[in-house]
Amino acid sequence: MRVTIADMAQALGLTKSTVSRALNGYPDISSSTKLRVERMAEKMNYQPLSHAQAIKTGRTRSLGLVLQLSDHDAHRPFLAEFLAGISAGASAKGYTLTVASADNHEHLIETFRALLRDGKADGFVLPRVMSEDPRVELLRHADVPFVLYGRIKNADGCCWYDIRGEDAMRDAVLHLAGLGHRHIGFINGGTQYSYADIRLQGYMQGMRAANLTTHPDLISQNAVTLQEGQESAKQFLNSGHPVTAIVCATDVAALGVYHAAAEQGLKIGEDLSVIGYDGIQEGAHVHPSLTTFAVDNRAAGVQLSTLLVQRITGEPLENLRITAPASFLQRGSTQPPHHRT
Amino acid sequence: MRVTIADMAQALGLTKSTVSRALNGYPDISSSTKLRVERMAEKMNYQPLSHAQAIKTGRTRSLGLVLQLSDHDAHRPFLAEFLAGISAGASAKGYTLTVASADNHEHLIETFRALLRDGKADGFVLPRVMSEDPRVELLRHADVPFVLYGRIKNADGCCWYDIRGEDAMRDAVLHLAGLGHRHIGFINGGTQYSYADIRLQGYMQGMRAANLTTHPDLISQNAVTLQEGQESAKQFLNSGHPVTAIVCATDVAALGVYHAAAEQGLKIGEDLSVIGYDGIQEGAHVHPSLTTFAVDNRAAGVQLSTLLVQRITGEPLENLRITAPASFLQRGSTQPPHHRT
DNA sequence: TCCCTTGCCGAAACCGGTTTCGGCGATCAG
DNA sequence: CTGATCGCCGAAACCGGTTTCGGCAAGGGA
Repeated sequence: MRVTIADMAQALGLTKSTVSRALNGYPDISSSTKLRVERMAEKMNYQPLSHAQAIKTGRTRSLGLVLQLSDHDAHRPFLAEFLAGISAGASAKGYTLTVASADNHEHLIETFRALLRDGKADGFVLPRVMSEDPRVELLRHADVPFVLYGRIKNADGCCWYDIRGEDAMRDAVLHLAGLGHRHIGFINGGTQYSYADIRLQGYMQGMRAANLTTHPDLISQNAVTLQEGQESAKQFLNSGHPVTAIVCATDVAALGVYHAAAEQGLKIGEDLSVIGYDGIQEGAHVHPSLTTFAVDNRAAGVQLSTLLVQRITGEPLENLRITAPASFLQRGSTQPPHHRT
Repeated sequence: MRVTIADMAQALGLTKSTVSRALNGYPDISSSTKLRVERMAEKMNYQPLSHAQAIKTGRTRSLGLVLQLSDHDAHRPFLAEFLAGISAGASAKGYTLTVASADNHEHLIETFRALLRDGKADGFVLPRVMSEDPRVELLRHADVPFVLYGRIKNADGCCWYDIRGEDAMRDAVLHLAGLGHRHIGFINGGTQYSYADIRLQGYMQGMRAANLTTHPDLISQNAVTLQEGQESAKQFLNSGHPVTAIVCATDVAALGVYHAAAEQGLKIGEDLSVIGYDGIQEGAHVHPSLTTFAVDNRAAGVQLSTLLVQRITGEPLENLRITAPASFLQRGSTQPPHHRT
């Protein structure tokens, strides 16, 4: 049987109310009895039943995550790690994770509403943030805590954890420039996502810092699949510009560059350098292996759930905006131009 | 504001207790008032608060899923689809999904216990069933509903949904035999999983049905990674036996066979035929594309959550054991032996 | 000494449901 | 006509917590 608050009260010779207030940090409890109660809770392994608390407090110590099936392909590579991180971080704080899914756009916010109405989640983790994100609008307006995996322009009510993709893209350019490349293209990801603009800015910044000129023909947007990355690279190579290196906002696009190079008889690394971003496993298995910036999605999940719990428990927003660097993996796909090793 | 049972009672001129019993199918409610209550619930969009119910009934209308981090690599390919299916099936029945994770073996059953103790889940979905599964032991002993993705020898208290891997392996052999292959090897997956024995039996059955002889040197166990698949294939090719085709219990092992073939200068399809199982995306992108048996993990998730809800609501076990066939994808990796197309 | 704070805790209401118990009116058998 | 049965519903206790309110004793100021 569970040990209830009544058991605690009896064992301590107190009433339920005193025990409850002691554990919840009310000021009208003497520090001595507070300590006594806490010790007893430890000893009896007492943990209040979250459902029972929820009916009065409205909070159930559970974090919500709503997956969008429409882009489940996009989820696939990182979902397992990410989920593991979130649930690990949540359970470390005594929270559980509630996962739901929505198959289309209308169903999405309906799913959020349903979870909120039934008190299934005290707050939400929002992966794959978009520049104009209906989830953010909804939750901000409903005054429900949430935390972003990604950053957003209008930061009202937002806290986040994010990898500094702009730094990665900048460093990618500088790495290539350091190798001697002067004509460096950029294949960006989906512009509806907030990361796209950020990474583009990083590329531009890197090009400026390296005193290189950018050209619209060597900047491509919205490559979210391997095929689209391949197509973008193909256009670069056929544009008449002497491109010798390509920075990609995603690894899948970078793998597309491999295919485009193969089509044209170019050898990755020797004839065309490529840098990706994400650190997906396939990048380690292609030949030559893909130079990239790896993202630790498990760590991101841990951070996000921790932040969300802090947000729920009333921590001020300003302390809850964290960014971290990606880790550079120098591998075979980046070499000096027109040289053979 | 939420509409509570008190609102319902007032609107109907009844008491809370009558409303509650009417909605829960108690026999001492006249069919007329029962109908009236149901209509009103529909009209007012009343849904009892699961947390409030839980404190008396102990059930919270939520399904549990515990991920094992130790084999998160194994989860990766199918987790997104699977999760989407489970949550879709659950929400269709008015249930939510609670996800937790455990990093090691002891922590695993501890996680189950914690979820149960706090009433976070009314039952569990168990993916990747093992022949001797501690989760099954625990839940069976605790008399908690659960459902397996996979089958198990000791079926006491077990219901399941599973793909008939034995049929797939048998058909794989028959397909190859039909093409003219007579020396067919088998690379099995992890023997701790319950599927391994099942698929091995399917292979054996197919070989018998095709009047082919098996040889221990052409049967390998425990290949769960690409590298292990590669190693197994290498041993087959160096065994002195004239193997012309290999059936694999998993696609990743099959991709390993590609590597082994490349090492030896053999062309997949022409010199060595391969069949996989799972239907992972990479199989469609390799050259030649991998003939395989595709598994719909999203559908599996839907089925499993539906079954689990039925189990929780008292459906007898016998009705809750379902299997389905994998779908054969004939692609480029299976061709007649010693022929060129 | 008296009164008024203040600190600390118990009593009881409450949250939104479920479930037991008992009672009322109608029906039916005798 | 009476007494027992049955169908149907209300009253109230209960589940495991939280929160409001009030009271008692100790301490401080006048």
